[in-house]
Amino acid sequence: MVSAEKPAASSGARRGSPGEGLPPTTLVLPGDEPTAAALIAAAVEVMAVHGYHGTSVRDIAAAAGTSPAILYHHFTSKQGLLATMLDRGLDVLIAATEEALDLAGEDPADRLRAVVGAHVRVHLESQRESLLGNSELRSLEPGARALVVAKRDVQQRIFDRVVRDGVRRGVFGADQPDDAARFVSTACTAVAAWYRPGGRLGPDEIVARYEEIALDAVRYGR
Amino acid sequence: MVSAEKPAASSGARRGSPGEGLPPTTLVLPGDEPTAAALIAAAVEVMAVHGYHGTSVRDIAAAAGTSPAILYHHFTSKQGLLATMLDRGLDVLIAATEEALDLAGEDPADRLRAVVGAHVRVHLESQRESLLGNSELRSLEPGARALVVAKRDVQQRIFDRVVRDGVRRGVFGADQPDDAARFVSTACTAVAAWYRPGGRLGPDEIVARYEEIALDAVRYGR
DNA sequence: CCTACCGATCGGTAGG
DNA sequence: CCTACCGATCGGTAGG
Repeated sequence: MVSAEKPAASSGARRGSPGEGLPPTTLVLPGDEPTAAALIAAAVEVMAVHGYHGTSVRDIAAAAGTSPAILYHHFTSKQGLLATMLDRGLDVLIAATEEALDLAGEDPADRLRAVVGAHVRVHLESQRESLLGNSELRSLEPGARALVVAKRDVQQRIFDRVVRDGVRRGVFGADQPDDAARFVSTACTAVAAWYRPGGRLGPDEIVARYEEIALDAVRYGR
Repeated sequence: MVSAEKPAASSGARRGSPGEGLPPTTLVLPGDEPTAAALIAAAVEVMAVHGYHGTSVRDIAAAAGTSPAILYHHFTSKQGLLATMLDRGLDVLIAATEEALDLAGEDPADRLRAVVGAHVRVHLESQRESLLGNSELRSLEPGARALVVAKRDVQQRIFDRVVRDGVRRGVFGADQPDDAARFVSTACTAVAAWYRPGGRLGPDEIVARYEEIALDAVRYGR
């Protein structure tokens, strides 16, 4: 994976020269090689503020410390970048949730705590990316959107299955398991909309409280 | 409310001529007077699909069956239209919620059902406008955004107060009333994101089920 | 003769 | 309240 093409330091140093229109909070240090991952990270930051259509490819490139031309080397289009961003974000969310479930054992309450905890934690730790995943689905062209929506449905079905299992075993008393699962998952998703780092509650406290409220919402032990 | 300004039929006929790029679902019939309200309604429709930055003033004007110039007669800017749209949407939401509370009496469970029912119903009946209220807050300039955020806080405090009252009276068993109130209100807001008219559940059923799940989430009767 | 990029600019369209 | 435009900037691509 080592490339001997050309030292990138000179190019980076040129771009980093002061007095230019670049914002001071460039996300890639001078000398770094601009990768697809760095471009996605930069796009997350700027799109979270102005949205997909409110962000130009030049905004994204500038935030990554590079040029639009490099963006078009790594992605077919601005659309392609958005599609990759949202698709990978959901892969991370689903993987984290399934991993938590694998570790949770058989107890339905532990399993609901696992999926709620994983879902909330991802939405707190990748807050901006999560916000974009919810607000910019409409900006995806139909093909890519269908793919992302399908992955969102996969995550919802994980919640559905955990709640249904708990009801079937008589541990949860929810009258309408799927509605309760939707109620819970959407409340967990919404933490990305109101959470502010440094606020009243930290991520661990939010996770712990949401796990217990979720158990109440499915009538755990009733 | 009758305006004698000018018969709009000829203009409407011109715009409605076939073979043009106009979508067939123009929201204002030829002959209607384009008002600020009609422009907002048209903007809600097109912005709900493409977002604020993805929608041009020409898109809005065309959906309202009028011209960009008329839009700038009724609003100072595209920003001004968005600010008016979101501000009035929250006024409607808060008014509906307070009216429901007034009718609810003293029982904490009835009061929670009232605010949940009103909040959910508004988000179902004004689905697109509600979606924009959540996704396009970031597109508002700081002054207007602060005003809208303050009104959103007013709505959240209504939920907070109802849950706290229920806990104080010993009717709700929530350990963390404000967190439960946030959990519930955000789940109710999210109905605008997943509801599809003609789907499994109608508005009345969703309202009824969400009222009961909300009561579970605050540990009603425990 | 390829890739990975550069500075510059394309054809159209944005808000006003 | 329309036609005709503006300054600028859009997403994307040219030659080298």
